[in-house]
Amino acid sequence: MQGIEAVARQAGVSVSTVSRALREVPGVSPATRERVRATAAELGFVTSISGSRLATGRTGTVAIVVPTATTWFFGQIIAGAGSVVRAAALDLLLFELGDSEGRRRVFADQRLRGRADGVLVLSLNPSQDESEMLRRLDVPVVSLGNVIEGFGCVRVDNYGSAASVVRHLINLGHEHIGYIGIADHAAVTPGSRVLAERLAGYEHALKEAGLPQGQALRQFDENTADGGRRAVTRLLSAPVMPTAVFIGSDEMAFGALDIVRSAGLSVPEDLSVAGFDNHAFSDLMHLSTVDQGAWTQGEAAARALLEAIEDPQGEPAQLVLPTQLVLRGSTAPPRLLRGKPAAEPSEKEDR
Amino acid sequence: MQGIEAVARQAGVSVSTVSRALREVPGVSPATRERVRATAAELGFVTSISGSRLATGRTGTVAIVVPTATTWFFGQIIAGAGSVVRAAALDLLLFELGDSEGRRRVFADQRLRGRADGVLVLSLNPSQDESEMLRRLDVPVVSLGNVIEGFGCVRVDNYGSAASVVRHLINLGHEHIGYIGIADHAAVTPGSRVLAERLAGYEHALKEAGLPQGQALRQFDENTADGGRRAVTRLLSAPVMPTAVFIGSDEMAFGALDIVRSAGLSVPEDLSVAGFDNHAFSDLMHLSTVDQGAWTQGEAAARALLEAIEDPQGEPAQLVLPTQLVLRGSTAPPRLLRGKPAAEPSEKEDR
DNA sequence: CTGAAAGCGCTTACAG
DNA sequence: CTGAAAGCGCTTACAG
Repeated sequence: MQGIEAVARQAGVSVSTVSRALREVPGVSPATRERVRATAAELGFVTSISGSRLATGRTGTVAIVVPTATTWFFGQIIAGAGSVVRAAALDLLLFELGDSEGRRRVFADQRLRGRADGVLVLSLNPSQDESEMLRRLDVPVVSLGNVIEGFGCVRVDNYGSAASVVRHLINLGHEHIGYIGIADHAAVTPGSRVLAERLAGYEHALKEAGLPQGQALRQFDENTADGGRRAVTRLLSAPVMPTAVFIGSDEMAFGALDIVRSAGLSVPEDLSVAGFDNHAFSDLMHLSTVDQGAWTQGEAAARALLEAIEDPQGEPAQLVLPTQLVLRGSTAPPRLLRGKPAAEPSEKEDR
Repeated sequence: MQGIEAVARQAGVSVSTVSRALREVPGVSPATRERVRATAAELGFVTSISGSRLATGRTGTVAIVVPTATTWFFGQIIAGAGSVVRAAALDLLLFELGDSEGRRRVFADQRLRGRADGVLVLSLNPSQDESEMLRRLDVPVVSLGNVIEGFGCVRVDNYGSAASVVRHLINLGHEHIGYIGIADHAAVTPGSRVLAERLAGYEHALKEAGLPQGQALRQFDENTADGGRRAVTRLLSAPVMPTAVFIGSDEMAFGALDIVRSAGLSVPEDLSVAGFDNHAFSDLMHLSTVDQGAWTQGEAAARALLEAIEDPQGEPAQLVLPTQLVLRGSTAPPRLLRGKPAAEPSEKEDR
């Protein structure tokens, strides 16, 4: 005899009463509740989570599905979402997709089934089958980044934010503006809408200003400093070298800055560089960028998920959070226009 | 009727047989196993994890306890450990301690109890009570970083690694060498042995070379770029300004580099800077540092934990993994000695 | 190799 | 407010 039964015997009540007394449920006299709690504490009894999960059908757990835990952005999201989940006294189950094999396993083996009361998916662009599997989980799902039919979604306006960065470069007087994008990581985000929209925003801003576009001005690579290095190297060998470049992530931008400088060019004199994320180090790299509030997005997504868990019948949340253009030293007028005052309005620009 | 019973009925066998057939257990004829599997697939049946947990007492889950998910180091560890855990088809439960309140909750409320078959604790220096609680969990525990009585441990030789960096600076001819350490984060690592040993290694190297020490040469701050900025600012106002500084983490070192340069000083001419971690960006920051193989430590710790789960009676693993001094452009002889060849042996130095 | 039954540790109508 | 009993969905001796 141990567990809840031991407590019951010792406190002189039934198992049902112990169960009620130890939770927030009403229907137990204060005196009994107190006595049971004291007994439980004395015996060092803690309700077995497995038993209670089976009985209630609730896991008290939220699952978060991430491409990888190693990028700054996902670390922020995990921490932001985690803080909300912990505050609600829920557990956080972390699923890293990793490569395509890992992704396959999580979905095909239904590793999420029965393990969580809700699922948060980050930067996931699910296939038909994968969407279907998420739906069959029969728990609320919130997507961070990509809109997924039928699920809640928290995101930023990638199209508008990208256009806004590029307009900033255009306003400075740049006419040849390159784009370095995060390559569709086949394993994790094939056909990511987020990435497509960032590119579309860039295209739109150039088009509305009547500026030249071209494949040579666009490079894609993996979302790391090394990816940025490779991409900018290719970009700098374009027939007409751009005087400015918008880069899809700050981590890539850091690598790009390094290469540009090693090539004997200076930033922003020879090349203006703007990133996306407002990484913790962007400040010290003096990188102009878009703050997309990673931590806040993580919090908001977790909150939306908890609400959906509480009220499964409610409409799935659809949130578009604001971003902010953060201007630093890496962007300036092109050399030819140096001295001429730029047409820049303010230091920070909300959108 | 649904769940395992539906499969049993449909396949014309008992529930016990379904249970056996769907797992790796022997004692089922191949034909039956095949039929049951086919039926299960047809019905889209997946074994309920809650039921099987209660019946077996196994959670199929590993818990990882981290101070925070936002630093590069912990992200690497989480990912490295996660890859091993996933390969073993186990789930990963993430507990972020956050502040002292969060830490209290995890331990006092016994949030770990019954939730995992093993626990991995990162950079944790537990109090007596906390150790006791971990022990009472009655599952194997592996500590990454700090040695904890009775538990497995994976770590690096912080003392030796720190001494080795400082000797490198001494060999370059430096005589005034500062130390910037990670401040004991009261919430998370009070009295961390790891940090104490890094400092002790620094002290030892100075002592054996007969070089001056002093409180003014030591600064401590939080483990972020901003912490590094503040600490180096204080250091540079010491009565005798050091010509070199060893910094307890690369993230702090990045902040320090920024401040030093903004102060009009150059690295390494006016100040040599060495870090600790070999952060993904250390390369592009040209930072000399100690590669402590974060990812590998995470993998090794997870592997040790899985072994302990398989064989709870075995001796807890005690692993000390090698580190490597990585020399880059941020360290050089002091200005006075410029030109004079340094007494450096090789570019990389194992220990 | 297969099945009936007990049991894992809780929660929750139901009855009092 | 309290208790006896059924049930959550599996696994596993035990018997055949």
